[in-house]
Order: sequence, then C-alpha cells, then structure tokens
Amino acid sequence: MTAEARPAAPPLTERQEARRRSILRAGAQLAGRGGFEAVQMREVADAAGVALGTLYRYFPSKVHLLVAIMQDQLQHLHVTLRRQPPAGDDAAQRVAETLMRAFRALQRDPHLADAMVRALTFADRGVSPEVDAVSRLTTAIVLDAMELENPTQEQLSVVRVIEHTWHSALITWLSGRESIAQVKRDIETVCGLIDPPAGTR
Amino acid sequence: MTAEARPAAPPLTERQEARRRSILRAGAQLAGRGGFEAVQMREVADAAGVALGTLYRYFPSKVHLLVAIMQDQLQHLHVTLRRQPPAGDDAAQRVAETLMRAFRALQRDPHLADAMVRALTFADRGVSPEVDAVSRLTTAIVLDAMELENPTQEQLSVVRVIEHTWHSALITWLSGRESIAQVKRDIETVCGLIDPPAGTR
DNA sequence: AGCGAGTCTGAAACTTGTTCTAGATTAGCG
DNA sequence: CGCTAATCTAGAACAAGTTTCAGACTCGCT
Repeated sequence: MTAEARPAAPPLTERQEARRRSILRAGAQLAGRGGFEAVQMREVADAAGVALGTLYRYFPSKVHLLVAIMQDQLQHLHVTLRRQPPAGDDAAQRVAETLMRAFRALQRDPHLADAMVRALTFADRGVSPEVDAVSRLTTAIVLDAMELENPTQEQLSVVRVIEHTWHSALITWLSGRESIAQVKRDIETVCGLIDPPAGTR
Repeated sequence: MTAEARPAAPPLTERQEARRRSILRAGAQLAGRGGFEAVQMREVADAAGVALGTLYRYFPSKVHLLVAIMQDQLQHLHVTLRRQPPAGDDAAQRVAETLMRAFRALQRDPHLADAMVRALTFADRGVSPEVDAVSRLTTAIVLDAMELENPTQEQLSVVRVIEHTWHSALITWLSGRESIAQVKRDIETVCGLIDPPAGTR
C-alpha cells in the first residue's frame, strides 16, 4: 500500500531471468483467455511453476505483473515497427497508421488487451515507475512515427494528448461502448493535431 | 460476472430513495478520505445504516456504486455550469474553461476524484450502461460549452477525443505522473481541435 | 385488519489478492 | 568442500469484494 523505494534492480541470475520470463508467459497466457479477471495470482504461479511467494517477489502485485506484460509486448511492437516503419506522407498519417497497426495487434487478442489496459489505467501511485516506463515506450513509438528528434513543448503535449486518446479509446472499445470504426475515427481526429505547424495562439 | 439485463428501473418508494441517497452520501464521504481503496463495502453499508445485502441490491458492485456517485456529482456540476456558463470568445476557449473548472472542483477533493475516475476506467462490460450514462452527461456538458445543437460526425469525434483526453489526463494526474500544468496544457491542446471549421482532408 | 410478494437485516461463507512463516534449496565465496 | 545469506517452496492466514440464507419487516391490496 505504501510506495516502496526501488533503489536499483539487482542483476538477475540466469535461473531468475528464466523464472521471470516464465511468469510473464504464464500471465500473458492466462490473460489471453478471460482478460483481467482470469489472471489469478495462484494460477499464474502454478502455471509458471513457481511458488506464490516467489511470484510476489518478482511482481509485487497483479497490476505490476500486468504492466510488466504490457511493457514486454510494447517492446516487441517497437522492434517490429522499427523493422517495418509506417510509410505515410506526413507525420499525422504515419502516427495514425502506427496506432491502427497496434490496434489491430490488440484486436487479435482482446482479452490480453483488456488485462493490460485495465491494469494500466487502474494502477495507483505505487506502480508509477512501471507505468511511466510503459508511457515512455509509447511516446518513443509515436515520436518514431513522427520522425521527430527534438520535440518542442507543444509537440510533446500533442503526443501526450494522442496517448491519452489512445488509452481511453482502447478502454471504451474494450468495454463495448465504442465501435472499431469510432476508434479509428478518433485516432485520425486526434492525429489532426499533428500537422498544422502553426504555433498555438 | 455475466452481464445482466436491466429491463426497467422499478419506481422507488420514498424510503428506498432515501436509502439510495444515504448510500451515495456514505460512499462519497468514505471516498473523500483514502480514495478508491477507502471505499469498503462493509463500511459503506455501515455508514449508510443499511445491511450489506441491501447495499448490493442497490449497487451490484463497488464499481457500480462509484460510477453512480460520479453521475451524481456530474449532475451537480452540470446544473452549476448551466447557471454560470463559461464566457469565452470561441468554443475552444469555453470548453477549456469548462474542463478546467471541473478540474479545479476535482482538485478540491482529490481522493473522491481518484475513487470515481479509477472506477470509471476500471469498469468492465457489466457496468457499460452506467458508464455510458456518465459519458453522455460529459458529452452534454462539453456540447453545452460549445453551444452546439446539431453536431456533425466530425464534431462528435472531436468531443469524444476531448473526453478521452480529459479522463486519461485525470488518471495520470491522480497517479502523480503528470503535473497540473501539464493537464492544463493538454486540455488546451486538445481543444485546439475544435476551432478550425475546415473539413478534415 | 389480514395476506402475500417483495425487501431488508444480520451473519456466515466463499473468492481472490496479498502477507507471513518455517523449513528446504541455491549462489557466491573462502 | 563447507559456510552463510539470500532465495524459493508449501501452506496457512488475513483482507476485502461478493454471495447466500433464514428470518423479520413493509408495502400494496382486499
């Protein structure tokens, strides 16, 4: 409940690294069916071949675990995108294409998406560092698509708004309150903030 | 776990209405200290002078309860805003002012805000109707500020993006990952989508 | 007033996230 | 190899959301 200081990650041994991966895999698999609720810590520990206490040593809460899974997935996506960058004429198009590509990836496993995104938005202050890491990754992906090296304050705000929209639109889609077409339109709409290079006011 | 059909709200008797209010008040009060986690169903029932089972008859889950509280608060806000509408030159300014006013109201009780917003974004399909009601209220407030009667598809998408940004920015602020200044800037940024009356593409 | 359906109460039970403990195992090191 | 601290395991225990149940109460109706 109280936020612990995380001084520095001690280097993990090989077996520990393996355990960590095993836990992430088990968690993602369980999330794959049933979403957030289906990720039950006892089952994760069981499927990962690890004691419950150990699971909690690696990930201090269910939300930590799911955020770590999201981080993992985002890293894969980032690599994929680096290999096959979006090919749009302007930045707005490229960002929209990137996000829609990510969206389609999530559509392939909506339950996993549900678990990850719900964890992300439900996370409280105690998970801030981890959530922040995810946020930085997302920002990096968007900035890549924009082909921006040194963003201005305004541009950073635009990127934040895009991320806000992205997360929230995902949520509304996952809870069945917004259609895929609407998500697409929303993403394209928010990307409209990118192009006009004119300063605000 | 399964989504129940909600055929029609049977009309509540006077005492039932009183119980409902009492529960909402107790919930809001508990949320006021400690936020989401401090709202414990046993304590809510206790503070409302009602049995636990009764609490669950009125609000089938903690999330339902908090979303209902949010709806309640939004209604108050809506009335207040109707009485003292924002006085900006253009729609974008009025919307930004409205949202910042709402934001300041939330700042006055960050714990309550935390409880409501976390519940809202954590809500799953089973709470969709209630979350939708909140969403419609928010939309109405924004449309009021824009002084729009018959919004187009594009305008509706802009409003959705504004709401997405609003919710998500709130979350990041509540979890200490974004400053008040950044929230303000983000809101002003997203409101930049409003003015340009030129059609997209 | 009396009846029947629906509602409320109090308390226990169940579920799942989280914590704790005692004993086995492992890793690093002299 | 043998020691010591850290880690891991199995399992119990605890906390809070949710469900269930038997009995008391209330409301609307005749």
